[in-house]
Amino acid sequence: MKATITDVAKKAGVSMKTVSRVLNNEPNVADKTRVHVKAIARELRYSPNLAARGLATSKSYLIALIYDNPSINYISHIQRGAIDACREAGYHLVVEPLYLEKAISREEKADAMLSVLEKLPVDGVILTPPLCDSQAVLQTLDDLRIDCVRVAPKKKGEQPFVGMDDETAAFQMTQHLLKQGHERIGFIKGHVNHAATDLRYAGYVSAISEAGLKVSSTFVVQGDFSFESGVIASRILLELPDGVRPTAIFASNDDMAAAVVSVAGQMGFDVPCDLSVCGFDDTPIARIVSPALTTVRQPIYKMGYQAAKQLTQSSNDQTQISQFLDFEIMIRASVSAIA
Amino acid sequence: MKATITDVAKKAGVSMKTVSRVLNNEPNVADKTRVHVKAIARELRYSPNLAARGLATSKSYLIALIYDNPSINYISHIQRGAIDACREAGYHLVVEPLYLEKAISREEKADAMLSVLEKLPVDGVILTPPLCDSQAVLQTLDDLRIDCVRVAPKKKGEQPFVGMDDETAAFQMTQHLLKQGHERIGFIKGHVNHAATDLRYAGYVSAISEAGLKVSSTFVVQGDFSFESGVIASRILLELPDGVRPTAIFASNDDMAAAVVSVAGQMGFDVPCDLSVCGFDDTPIARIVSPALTTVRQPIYKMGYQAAKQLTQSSNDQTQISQFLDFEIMIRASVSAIA
DNA sequence: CTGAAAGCGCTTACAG
DNA sequence: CTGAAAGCGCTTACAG
Repeated sequence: MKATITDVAKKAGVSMKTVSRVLNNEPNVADKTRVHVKAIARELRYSPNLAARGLATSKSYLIALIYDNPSINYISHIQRGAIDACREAGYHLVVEPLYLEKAISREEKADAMLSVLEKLPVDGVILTPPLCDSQAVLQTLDDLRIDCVRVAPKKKGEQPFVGMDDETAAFQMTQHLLKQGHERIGFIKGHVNHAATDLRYAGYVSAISEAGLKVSSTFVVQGDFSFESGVIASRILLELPDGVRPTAIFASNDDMAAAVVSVAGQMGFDVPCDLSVCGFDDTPIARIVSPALTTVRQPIYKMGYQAAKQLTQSSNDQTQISQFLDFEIMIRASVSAIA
Repeated sequence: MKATITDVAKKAGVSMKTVSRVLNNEPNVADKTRVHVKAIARELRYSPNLAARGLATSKSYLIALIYDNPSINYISHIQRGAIDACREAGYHLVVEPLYLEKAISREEKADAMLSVLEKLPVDGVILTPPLCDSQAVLQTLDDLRIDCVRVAPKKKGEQPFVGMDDETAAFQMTQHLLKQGHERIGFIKGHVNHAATDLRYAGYVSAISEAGLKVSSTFVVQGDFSFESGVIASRILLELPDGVRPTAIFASNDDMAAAVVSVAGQMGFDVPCDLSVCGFDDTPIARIVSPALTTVRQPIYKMGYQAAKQLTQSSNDQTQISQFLDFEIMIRASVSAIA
């Protein structure tokens, strides 16, 4: 049978309470006692019963990762980071997808959130886009008094968040293209509901403007982050006549950039000789496409890690409430200088 | 404050025990009482405290998905299926990666397993390849008396499993190629440690043999499921001289098949006119590659779903212990008939 | 068909 | 620095 705290107490010749103090690193225990109890605990392979502890403290040592319809690559990395942080703190991660596609109203969103959280008492919640921007969801969490950390939210609000500076990243990437001599730079926007869409576009716009060029609406096409939308968008851009056609296309994510490469190939344009292409995210597809994509590496794993980290230490040391993490421009073969 | 079972009992004018019976669908409650209690419970938005229930029953209502170093696509679908099944049964899924890369010895594997499970009392465990084939891991679970279901294990053993018939799928896919008139069919094998590798190869071999052809070792190249290994393997195959070179290549997964398409393009072969290509798994990459890949769709989501389903109903109705789920041959543009 | 008592394994005040 | 008591919110026998 699994050892209980009573077993440890008996064998160590102290009270249950003393064992509890040692195990929770509470003060007021003689060093000698502490060492002794620890030894016995290890010997008995004792580990506290989470249910019992949870009942007594009304903590669950569980963090929930809640998301709605995310990209698999994105969520996997967030999840992995969150799990690692949880493990370091003795917490565990439960994953709770919300199926919100059809639930447009505030009430429906709040309700879906409620029904998940009512059943599962978690100590904290990690929210990814677009959920992290839903007032209804945030309100529900607040009513329930459950801490949350938002990942890459649209607006900085009261709740803490971790994110990256999408605008600056897009700015730098556009500058990289400009430095290679490109002046006609196409841009494919992301999904209209996504926070990142506007920020990345803003970065593109300011780099173009700062270079003394003007942003031409012919060069900006709406996409929705899907490969298919990238196909349509790149056709629009590449069917422009010679001398007007962009010499470079900056897609708001890698899937759409992969589509640009594919369509360019079909239309007889060589990448990067005839057309430079870059993406955003640095997902695995960036390396599978040939030529490999120049893209922005997001600190996705780290965002998940930091979000969970913050939740597991919470109240005690509120070192950093919100933070932007570093990104990295990955230079690969899909961009070249203008001849 | 959150309502407790006592609140419900008081308001309904019955004992705690009666409420408990109603909530757990136990017999021996008057219909009238049952209806009344349910109404009150709903009114109070009551939901049981999992920690308390767990302490009393020594059940946690938690299922763990434990894996080591899997493909992101694979594990995401397993996970999603498992979560859906858990939700239907009032369970929750905790995800626990094991970092076993360096832990070669049986003891290390067992230890890693132990240290996760000691801290987290779960009611069941889902094991994916290659973990599900580790005797050390299975033994540890058995010692701890934790139920487990294996996903796509190498050998049918005592523990229940869900899987698909890789051999038959590869057999049918090879037959499809043969029917298109191909006789020189290359095969790229998967990672040596993976259960599926041998099975898929076996299916290829028997289809070739059944067609009265002989399996040529020149046509069989070792890969490891990675895109890179596919690049190397396909070069070997495609550098064979005219008249000897395969007219079709069957790669053991989609990543390697994507590599074949990419290398073929670079070497000036048109897919599917000069070379037919097919993969296995039907991951998203199968549709992104152009031409889209003919491949085998694995019931990955369903495997996760069934595995969790089995764990959440366990003891009571042991309807099916182990089962093979259906696969599907997805016909797309990467295969054509020999002219 | 219903209920009062005891207990699951911890922790939180409270004493000493 | 240490411990005895009470309680967290449920369920499992056991009575009736």
